[in-house]
Amino acid sequence: MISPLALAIIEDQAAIRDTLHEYLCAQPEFRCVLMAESVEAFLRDLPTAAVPPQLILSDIGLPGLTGIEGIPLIQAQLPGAQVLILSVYADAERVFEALRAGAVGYLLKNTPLAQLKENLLQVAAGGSPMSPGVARFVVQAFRHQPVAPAAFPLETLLPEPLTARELEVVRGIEDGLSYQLIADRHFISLDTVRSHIRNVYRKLQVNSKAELMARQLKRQRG
Amino acid sequence: MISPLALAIIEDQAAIRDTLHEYLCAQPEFRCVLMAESVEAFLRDLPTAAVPPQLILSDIGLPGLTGIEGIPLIQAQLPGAQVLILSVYADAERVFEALRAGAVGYLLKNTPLAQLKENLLQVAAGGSPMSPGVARFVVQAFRHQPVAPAAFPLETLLPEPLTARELEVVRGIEDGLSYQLIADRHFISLDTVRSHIRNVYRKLQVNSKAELMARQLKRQRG
DNA sequence: CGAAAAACAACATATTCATGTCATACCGCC
DNA sequence: GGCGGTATGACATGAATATGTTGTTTTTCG
Repeated sequence: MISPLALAIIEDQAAIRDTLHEYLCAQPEFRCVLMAESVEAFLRDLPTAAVPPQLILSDIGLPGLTGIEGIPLIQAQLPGAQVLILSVYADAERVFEALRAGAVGYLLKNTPLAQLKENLLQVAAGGSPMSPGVARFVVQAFRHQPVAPAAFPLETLLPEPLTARELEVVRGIEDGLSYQLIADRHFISLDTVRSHIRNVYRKLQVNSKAELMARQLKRQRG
Repeated sequence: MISPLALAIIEDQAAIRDTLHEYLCAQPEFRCVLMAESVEAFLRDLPTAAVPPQLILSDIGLPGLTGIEGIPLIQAQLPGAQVLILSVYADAERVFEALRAGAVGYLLKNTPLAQLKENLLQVAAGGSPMSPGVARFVVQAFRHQPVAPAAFPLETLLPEPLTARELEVVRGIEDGLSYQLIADRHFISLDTVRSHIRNVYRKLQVNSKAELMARQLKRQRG
């Protein structure tokens, strides 16, 4: 840690705000540069801050603008800042709104202070901490969305069956990777990839990456 | 904790598998009911398990089916089971695929064992643990999304329209032809084909034949 | 008409790919 | 124990591809 992280807190309840301030600013990792009881107050006082905040811990339920509505406004002023939401609301809709607005994480107010500190550090390190139930909402939003069919057109109708390793290499090609990237993906050498490709080409009777992929394309529609 | 959580592990590297087994099964919270080195082996040995696993910790890079491809198959056999991914891959595309397939969380292999244990318990408690960088990908996928994350258009980012000639050239590529053959097909010079390809690559944001074809493959199934 | 877009083309250079040849190691199996 | 198959890897060479720069001609459209 070269220098402490410039932290700002937006929270309307004085008791909670003070608790957060006392605890977090006692930590050597942070430096509290701004405390506000609303988004409006935050934006108003921003020019007075000694250092522009890098991390902003914000409530949602605030007088005036909500914390969610504030995110784009804050980011317009502080392009590099990251907003972490700290809210009592645990409903999926509000979580999605916050993330769409640009929040980098979403914690519930029952989060222990020690953990809150850890989570703020995670944000600074490029993480996106979310309270357990919140994360589950987010993950579930992905579910049963366009999934590549788990059926394998390749395994069927093959003149000569490919080995597991060969299939992995073929998948790399289908993903549009170069030999080097395929090698990295499977922790084998470039020459080994070449070796497998060679055998695949013989088995499938093709002579280039393009022919191999054209084969797959045809198989998909035909 | 009334009874230990029934845990299964799918990991091809014996050393890692053994480490996970030794550590996790020494914990009173867990009971390892199945260890497998591939999805296929897992499904094969599933009937022999004394208790059906509730939690499944799975690698992605496996011989044969990948861990991602395995999720729907596993859930078909174990409707109540939750699959947590433990992978070396930290790319956004793979994370999204895993979550779409039904994974409840995504951890990187550099996760300390103690934390891994905590994360497994979180899963059982309805959480969705993700390694910091992974969570950030997921959160960013929500950003500036108008409404529900109904469709995740990572490539639906409207491509600049291709001209008629450019489309003809792209079709040639999809047919697996070399530049020279495409040139012959349309009675234009090799350099002209290059010229068109260059523009197509810029418009579609790709840098190789393989990426272009991978895009088409994805478009067809996705 | 005149500007913009598209099509066509050449030249150069760097990277990636296809292919040949060869070698080592492990595994299952008769 | 040897044999075939799979996985791994090195080295080398010519072909194909990617990319930059720079043109001319044709078509499209305000």
